[in-house]
Amino acid sequence: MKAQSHTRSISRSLPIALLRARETVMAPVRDMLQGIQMTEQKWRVLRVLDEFGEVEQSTIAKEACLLLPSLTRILRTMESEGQVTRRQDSHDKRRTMVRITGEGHRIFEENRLVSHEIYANIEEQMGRHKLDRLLDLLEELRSVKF
Amino acid sequence: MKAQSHTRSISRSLPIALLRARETVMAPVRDMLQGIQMTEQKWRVLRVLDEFGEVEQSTIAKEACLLLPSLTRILRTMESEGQVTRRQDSHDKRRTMVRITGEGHRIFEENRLVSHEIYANIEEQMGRHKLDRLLDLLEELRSVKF
DNA sequence: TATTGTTATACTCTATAACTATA
DNA sequence: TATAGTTATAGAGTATAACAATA
Repeated sequence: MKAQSHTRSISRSLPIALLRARETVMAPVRDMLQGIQMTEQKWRVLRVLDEFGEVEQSTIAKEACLLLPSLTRILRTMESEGQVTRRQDSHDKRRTMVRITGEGHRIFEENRLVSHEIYANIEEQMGRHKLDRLLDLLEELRSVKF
Repeated sequence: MKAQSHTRSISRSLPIALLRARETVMAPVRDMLQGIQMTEQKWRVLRVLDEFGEVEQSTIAKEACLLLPSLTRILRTMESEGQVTRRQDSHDKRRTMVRITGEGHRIFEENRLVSHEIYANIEEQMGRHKLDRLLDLLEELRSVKF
């Protein structure tokens, strides 16, 4: 017997639907990342740096959905692996500016094709319109005030 | 200068858009969970149990997006906290059947109102149609084959 | 005083392999 | 042989507070 409840079915729970959808999309990305010994978080950092050029850490944290203490550790590792460089900002010495290196860029370029193929695959099966609509709705959801 | 790349803008990256949207929705839920000393994962388990009644662990793992080894540990804690009970299935003795207790149900009921308000809030700001559409698209995304 | 970032700490989840018991 | 679940272990992220340096 099903529990008597007015709770929305779990498949219509927004947090869970978002989590499951992400698991689906990330599965092939994770296979790729495993092959190059990179975590999801590092990959997000590379992606932000590739797009933004040189940025301060707070921006990376916000864009890549990471907390600053996590980012500190992640960037330390990535710096030791030669994927990023860091320098103190000359105007505001509190700021650390981070930049992707040639090696970091090479890793990103060699593997973003995989992301692209995954995206193309989804577009082919769902249609470009629906995918754009989904991204629009996700963006709109972020602007909801609580 | 913006990096020269044909990579889709990070705000249009599906995995990141899903992650950010989830962070937005989960923020108020996390506040609620923190007040009752419950992790997101435990909350998902409660939600599955409330909806499904007595189920085997593999089902919980699938529905709540958890790996079995994580679930083993989580259920052990929840059992010691009196939120769930476990028993061996009499027909197939490999299976462990899990059920929510009165206490677990009470915790769930006392707090799901918060989830409901969050949902109502989103519905009010985005509109019911858009929210339904979003859930439909997320569900459709899950059926994409890679 | 507020902000940027680091360090320290405790907790938790993730991921995998090896294992037990049962089918 | 395959499946359900447990245990062990390594690795990593999360969350918070306290702190240093700078604005």
